[in-house]
Amino acid sequence: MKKTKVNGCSLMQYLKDDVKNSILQAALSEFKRHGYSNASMRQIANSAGITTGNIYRYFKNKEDLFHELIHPVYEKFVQYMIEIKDDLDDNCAIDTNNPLDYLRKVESTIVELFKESNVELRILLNLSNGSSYEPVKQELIQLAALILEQVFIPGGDQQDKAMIEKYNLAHMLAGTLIEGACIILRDHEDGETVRQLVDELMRVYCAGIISRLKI
Amino acid sequence: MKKTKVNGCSLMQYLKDDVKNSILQAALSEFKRHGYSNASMRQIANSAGITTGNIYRYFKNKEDLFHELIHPVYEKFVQYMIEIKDDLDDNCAIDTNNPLDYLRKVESTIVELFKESNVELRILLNLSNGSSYEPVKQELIQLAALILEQVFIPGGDQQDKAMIEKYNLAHMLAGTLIEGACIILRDHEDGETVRQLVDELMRVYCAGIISRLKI
Amino acid sequence: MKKTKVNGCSLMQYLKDDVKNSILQAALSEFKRHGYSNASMRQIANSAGITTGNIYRYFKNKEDLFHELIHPVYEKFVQYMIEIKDDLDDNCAIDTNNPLDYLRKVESTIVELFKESNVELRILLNLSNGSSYEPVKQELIQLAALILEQVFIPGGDQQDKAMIEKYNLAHMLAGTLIEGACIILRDHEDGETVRQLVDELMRVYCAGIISRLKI
Amino acid sequence: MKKTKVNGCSLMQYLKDDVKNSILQAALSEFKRHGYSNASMRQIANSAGITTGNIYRYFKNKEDLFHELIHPVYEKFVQYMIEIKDDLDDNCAIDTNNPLDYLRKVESTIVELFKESNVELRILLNLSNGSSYEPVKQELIQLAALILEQVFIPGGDQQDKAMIEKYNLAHMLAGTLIEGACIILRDHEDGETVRQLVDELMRVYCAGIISRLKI
DNA sequence: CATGAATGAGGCTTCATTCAT
DNA sequence: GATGAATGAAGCCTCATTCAT
Repeated sequence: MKKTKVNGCSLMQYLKDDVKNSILQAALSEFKRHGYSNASMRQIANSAGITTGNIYRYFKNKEDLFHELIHPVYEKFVQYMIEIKDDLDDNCAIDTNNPLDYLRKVESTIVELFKESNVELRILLNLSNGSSYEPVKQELIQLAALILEQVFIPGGDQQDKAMIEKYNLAHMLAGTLIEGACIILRDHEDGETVRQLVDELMRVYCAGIISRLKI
Repeated sequence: MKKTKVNGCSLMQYLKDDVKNSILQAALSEFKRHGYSNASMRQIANSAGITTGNIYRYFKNKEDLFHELIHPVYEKFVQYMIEIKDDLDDNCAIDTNNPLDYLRKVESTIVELFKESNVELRILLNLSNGSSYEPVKQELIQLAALILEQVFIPGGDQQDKAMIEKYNLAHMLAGTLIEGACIILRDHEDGETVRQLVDELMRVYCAGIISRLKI
Repeated sequence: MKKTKVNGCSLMQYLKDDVKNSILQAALSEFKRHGYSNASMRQIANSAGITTGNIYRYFKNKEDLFHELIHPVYEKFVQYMIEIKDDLDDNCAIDTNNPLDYLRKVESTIVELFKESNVELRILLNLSNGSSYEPVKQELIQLAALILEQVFIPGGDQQDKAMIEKYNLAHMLAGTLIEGACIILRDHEDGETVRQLVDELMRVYCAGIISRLKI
Repeated sequence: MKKTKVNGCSLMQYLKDDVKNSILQAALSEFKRHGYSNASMRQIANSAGITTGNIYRYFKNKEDLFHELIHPVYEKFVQYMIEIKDDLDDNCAIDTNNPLDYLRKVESTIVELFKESNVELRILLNLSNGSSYEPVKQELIQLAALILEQVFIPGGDQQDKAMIEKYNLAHMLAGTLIEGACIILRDHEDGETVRQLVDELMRVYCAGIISRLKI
């Protein structure tokens, strides 16, 4: 890996990117297999075909490597959820007769992300123990719950007790939805199967929720 | 070889139990926070207010400590699930028009266990990685999936592709159901709220599943 | 184990001796099985039917317990060897035509000790690693070598080189003799077999030595 | 993955070998002093002038370090012993009038090994307790005993009791012979002296054994 | 006297991280 | 830029010894 400059354009950059990418790829595989805290930097270096110490020229430390791998997906995920929520805020209320329509919009964003970044999401949601992303899952569930709250408590004009119950319900369903997604991601790698099962999961939830709302 | 005094007041006894309990309590907290394999015996000892070596007077090793904490709940849980399944086998088929009736029976057994052993169940199901209980969650989901398969594939007389899809669906829903229960347990300690939310969760699932079956 | 005094004669003494003896007996077995440094005080206490801490009322520490067990045999052994040597000094020279006669005297002392204190001797010679008796084996070999030197270098009136060679020979044979005894002790517990094999060992050595002296 | 420079002078190589050798040397000394199971990795590291963890860059674990130290000698030793035995089997019977001739052949092989690998052999034979080499000494003594049995029980046509006695005698003498060799090795480093003493040892044994056979 | 719970130092081993080369 | 040897703290666990009871 020799330094060569051609026309003032450093080829190094390309080489460095190569190395960095192979580290990231090796890290992805290692984190997926063993989780954050049980992943071995040495193993990552071996898989990437470089030496242990060299990782630290590209990443400050294990946490930084994890961050660089997971952060983009995390940001996208949060952004999508916020967009969904904002969308919902603008439309003020969901069409409770057909929430499936609404949720189907979710597919075009989140499910895409699921299909694209399957592994990163699994790591983020289920294998980030010991890292600074450990509490993220809860945050995402909070966010999902905010969305569902709008379904159950459209006006917020209810009595306290009923409201708390619906608040709890929204949180619980948000959690199960996200866990459901995690399970799908864990058990299936094929994009189409993932899409299909997410579709089913949402269908079941929507039907259930609609039925629930009619009470 | 416990010191027991005639008048029923043995100080030693209390002290030893105290220590054992504080270890168990500290371990519960540590396992809950970091999972089995990332839990630190040193940290458990510190939390319990004793030295590391002293833990080993009460438990043979880390696995044994985990076992003593988790095993009772595990046994009860498996037993309940088997009873439920046997019950279903005897009745041959579920009343698809009213599966809620059936599922409501589940409440009287499993939900009780959930209410009693909140944290232990969460550890068993989500944080036992690296221990001998690691495969338990999958086994339980298999068991739950078997039950759901009876709902979706009553005769088993379907084309292969459709069957695989329904098989996947059963597994996914089984997983989300169990995760849903875990989430409820994590977020709520009040028995009545837990019961109510499990009820809701089942209602949603049943409604969703019924709606799904009509397709 | 209650303190009872009868006619001013403390029964305690007897009881204490009982305990002390059971410790010694248990220790003998443990040291024999695992050697000094791998022996476990806890195991000794268990075998003796008492508690760990109680050992320390009878023996200052592990080394002291070992000492009290091994020292008598050690002293006797050394004493016998010195007696043998003194005997040899007095008689000025061994009857080289019949050294077996002389060595047979050894039987009546040392072999008796071997037969009586089989286990202690094995521990002293082969299993004292880590204790203060570790170098004893070499000392005993030195002593035995002194005796053999008198056989090979009766007058000490030899040329330097030949003398050094005979000195080495004496040491080597002393060492092998003692090791031979250890091996016999390790492999046989039956007193008669031990006596017989020691006899054979000496016969072989004497024949060999006599033959050697004729050169 | 060793750095090697074209001009044959790689500083790294030297350094690494230096460290590995100093570990091996420190380990040799520690094992010799305390035996396998009581040897301390920390002490070995200290003696080698490195940190404890660094040993594990060179050796997988304690057993591996021991193995790398002892295995070569073990293999050679076993091979020689088998060759000797095969040789004896081919010649069907030993010339009992002159077994010294036969044993002298042994010198040209085993004694060489003894002279080369003094300490390693002593560790292998006397200080391997707790390692996978623990049973080796007994195996070697068995092998040596087999050879001696051919001397004492040529036809195997004896009465039971006499045979058992001779069997015991063969084992005892085999053990003492091997121990004798160990002792010589421990006390002398000079090759010529070792050769001479082994010669003496064998002479004594042969004379003794011949004399014994005449009974 | 006896108990046995507790300590503390040490056992082997792993691993993220640093640094001289 | 890259190397990989070295560090040091932490992992689980054992055990002789002490001490409050």
